[in-house]
Amino acid sequence: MRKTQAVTRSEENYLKTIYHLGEGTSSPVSTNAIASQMDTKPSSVTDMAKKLAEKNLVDYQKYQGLVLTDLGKRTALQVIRKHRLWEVFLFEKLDFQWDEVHEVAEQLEHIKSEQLIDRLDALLGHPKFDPHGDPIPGKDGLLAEQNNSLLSELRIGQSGLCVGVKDTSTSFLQYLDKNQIALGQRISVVEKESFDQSLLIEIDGQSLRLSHQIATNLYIKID
Amino acid sequence: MRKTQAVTRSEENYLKTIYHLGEGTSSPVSTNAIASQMDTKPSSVTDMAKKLAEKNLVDYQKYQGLVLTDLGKRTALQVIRKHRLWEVFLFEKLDFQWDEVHEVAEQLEHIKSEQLIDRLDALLGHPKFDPHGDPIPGKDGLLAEQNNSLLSELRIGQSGLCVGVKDTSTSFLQYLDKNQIALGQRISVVEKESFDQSLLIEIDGQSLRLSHQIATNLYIKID
DNA sequence: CTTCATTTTTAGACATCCCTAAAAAAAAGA
DNA sequence: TCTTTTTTTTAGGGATGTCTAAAAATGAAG
Repeated sequence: MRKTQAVTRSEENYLKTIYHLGEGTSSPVSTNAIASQMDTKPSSVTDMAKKLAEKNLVDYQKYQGLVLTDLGKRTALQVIRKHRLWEVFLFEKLDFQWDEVHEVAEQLEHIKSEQLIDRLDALLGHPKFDPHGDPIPGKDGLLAEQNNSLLSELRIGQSGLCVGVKDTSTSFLQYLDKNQIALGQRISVVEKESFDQSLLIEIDGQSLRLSHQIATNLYIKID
Repeated sequence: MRKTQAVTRSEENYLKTIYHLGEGTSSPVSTNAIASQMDTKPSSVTDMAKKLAEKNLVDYQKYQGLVLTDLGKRTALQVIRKHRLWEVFLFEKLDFQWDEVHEVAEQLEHIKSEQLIDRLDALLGHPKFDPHGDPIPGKDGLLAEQNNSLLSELRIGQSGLCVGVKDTSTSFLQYLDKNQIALGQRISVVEKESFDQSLLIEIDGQSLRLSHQIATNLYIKID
């Protein structure tokens, strides 16, 4: 029996990307999709695909794209778990802004120590969601179910709690801050403009107009 | 003017080792000393010496050993600062034992974020010493002066506070734990055996015999 | 001051991870 | 179906950081 090899930092980054790109679908993730997501070249992805397949982390057939194996998926989820726990730590304990946590967590997610992450989890009170509202996988690799809707899917008159963001770019998060939209806030849809699909919402007693672009990037939990 | 290049993880480890080996002395650190300390080969050290010299982090002349430049020393001290702050974090916030902190801190010390380390420092209350009693360099790169003696240097009848350990190996730290010797405790020298240089000490109201080996690895602050 | 042992460096190689350029396969369109 | 375009892979190479084996320099001892 071949012993399970150590997973490198680069391999972890590939697994994470493949997981995110493959979320929802069961179809393989293409070489090009991975390359553009990771800002690298398709030929580099092909090289890595062979290494990941060799380590039994992905199923890979030439020209057929990549699919995570069970082992690959478990590994990816543990990296995501670490990333999101560190984000909570930075946000809660070190007063980082929610648009500042991602970059540092990209580094911290690769620290290898089970004891460290278990205790960090405990220090933070076993949080279920990160500062962007994304669910934190458990030690067992399970994700908390979140059956959320996009704000753009709500009908006029419906309301719910803002629980997450789809786009986590700095510019989007800063836009939300500027308009005082934060996780946990109640949002009601007052009006929908059919021309440009913009929304008039009520939040915190204030009326606010949001573009379709914004509304398709906010997750709402309907009561 | 050539821009200062990023320092790699491996380079940081070399700088740290060179700093520790060169502490106190002003003479160059030998290739062999670095190799055996880092558990690598002398030829690898020679390779790295050229890279470090190229980046102006060490002064290096063939066959003459390595000396840190000012830039190299500052860089080494910032890595040591991060290492020791993370050790305090692990010990104080995550309840790690003092013999467990080193290994994880070896990874955490390479995380690159000035904001992170500044805020970690603040969260911990700007500690001056790590869990082993070693001083934590400041942002400015200065070390708190600690004019400590080794326990083996005390005369009979002298006493002082245990403030640090020289050897930080797991086995030594666990020996101390087993004998209930901890930082901050008062130790008095009752008797010195000239035959094997062992000591009879009093600690916490108890008498205890310590070998010379132990006594040369405990730092005492004499009142 | 010359020989011998030790230290240090060079030469050449390998693994990882990335790249460019060109070839091959797959998908799309006429 | 038969091009043409797009995607993907191969081939070859560069940078980093490591190694082994052999050569060169140093320094210690007679």
